[in-house]
Amino acid sequence: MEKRVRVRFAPSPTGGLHMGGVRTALFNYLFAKKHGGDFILRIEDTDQTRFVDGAEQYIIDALTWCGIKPNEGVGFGDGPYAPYRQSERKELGIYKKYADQLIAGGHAYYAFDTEEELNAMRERLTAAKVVAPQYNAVTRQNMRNSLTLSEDEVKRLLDEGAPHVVRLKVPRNEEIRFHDIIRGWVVVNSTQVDDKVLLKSDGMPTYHLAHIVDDIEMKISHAVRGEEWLPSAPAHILIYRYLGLENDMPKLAHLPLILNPDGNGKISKRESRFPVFPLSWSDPRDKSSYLGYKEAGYYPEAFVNVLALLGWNPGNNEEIFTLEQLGNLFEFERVNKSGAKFDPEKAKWFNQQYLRKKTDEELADAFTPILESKGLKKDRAFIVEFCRLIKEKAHFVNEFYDLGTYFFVAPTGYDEKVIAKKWNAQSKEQYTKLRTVFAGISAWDTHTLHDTFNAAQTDLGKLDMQLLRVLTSGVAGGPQLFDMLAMLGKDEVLARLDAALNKLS
RNA sequence: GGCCCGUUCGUCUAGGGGUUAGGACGCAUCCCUUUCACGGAUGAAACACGGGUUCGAUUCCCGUACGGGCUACCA
Repeated sequence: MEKRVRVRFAPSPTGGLHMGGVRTALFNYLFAKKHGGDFILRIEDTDQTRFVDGAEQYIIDALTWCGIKPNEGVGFGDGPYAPYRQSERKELGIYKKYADQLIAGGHAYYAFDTEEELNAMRERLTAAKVVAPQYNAVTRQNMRNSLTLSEDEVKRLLDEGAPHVVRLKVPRNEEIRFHDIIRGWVVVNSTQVDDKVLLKSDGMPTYHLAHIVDDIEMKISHAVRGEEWLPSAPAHILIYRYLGLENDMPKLAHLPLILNPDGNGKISKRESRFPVFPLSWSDPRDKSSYLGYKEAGYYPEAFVNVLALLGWNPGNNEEIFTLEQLGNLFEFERVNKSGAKFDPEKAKWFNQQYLRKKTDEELADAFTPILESKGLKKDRAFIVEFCRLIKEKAHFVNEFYDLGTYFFVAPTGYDEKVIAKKWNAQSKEQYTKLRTVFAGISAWDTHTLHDTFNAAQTDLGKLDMQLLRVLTSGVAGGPQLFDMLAMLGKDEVLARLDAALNKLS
């Protein structure tokens, strides 16, 4: 019988969760949805030196904003396997229990080496032209551990409380095979695997031990994580095996990485061309701060949609999906093996698609605070109409104001290219007359304006729409001209024409 | 350096032993439009290279190159 699908996202609270992490969370979430399983948030805070205040809450907030909600775990209501924070689980002694089991079985050992001794070992090996210095089956014979020290000495050191770690005893030369859902069979020789530290000298487990213990105890069915974990997977296989849990271990899936657009490595937070964090993040350690997708104006639906299509595709040509649709479609079979460069331009396009789905009322709700922050006020109908006109040109609501400033503030300058090209000796007289014609209009609406404009040309000669646009808005582009003039109102348009005609000669 | 993973238009990708190698973003052109945009149409643009296997390889295998990851008492 197939195990119930239970997957987890297990970040460490060492900083803001970036988009790569969110994507990993998303794929876990979607897989759980697809199979009616559980999605768990576990906090892997075993490194006390890297703990960052606020990071855990950030992770919770970021997932919440994205709509990627765990149904079990830290911040989302603990489930039957609480606690979900490894630092708390450590207090329960569960990691030590498994470590002791490994030691008892002869698959792990105590190591008393100091940092200096470890460095000396690495230097010695480097000097001896060893390409990859590591604590392994060969080098451990020259180190201070329970394999080289006498039993009495080890007991004495332990009783004294001498600082020590527990290391995995990796066999000398053994082929380790494992199956990855995305990559198929992977084979690694154990000589490539070092004697990983399982329990640190502060008593905390390392990731290697902790995630295995937790995945087993929490009945995780699939371990889905980034490709950066692939090289340590063989060590993990060994741990499961020595614990007698190889048949109970979760299936493995290593996701391709999200790469920088220019093709230089994993996406990094030091990137200025686009946000890398879902929400703005301020690092309390170095006071650096980063703009988030939310604050940059992205809709969470768009952000999630972008992420879903980075490394996965539905198998057809569709690209716009809700979270729910994704949850019905997602499969690891359709996840790529190769890393995907993130394309900020396409991300904007996705947001535009979602922007266009919004009603003018919704856009007005979002735009009103922006307008007010500029110290400007307009009535609701004006704002709704403005949104209707301007949205076709925008990717984000936060572009609305810059795109249509002239709806709120009279222009002070006039597009020089258009003026140079279209303003001539007759223009002043011609448009002064047009102003007079407009002044005589009683019904100030789009159709009347358009008809009046067309009719006026019989007497005034050929008029230019773009020139009229520049005279009234200052800029060369914008929404429907007569819609715009209608919105602005008769008094405002006449005043603007006066100002323009006065300024241009 | 070593080990692991990967490689289809600039980017995200579909496809897969015999195809005009499909779509999307971006770009260009045209149509619509006396403005602006949307929209529509069209176009330029890819199977990294070399060997095999095969009647036939972009597709399968092996090398090479290139890219990425890992190489901590970090995750």
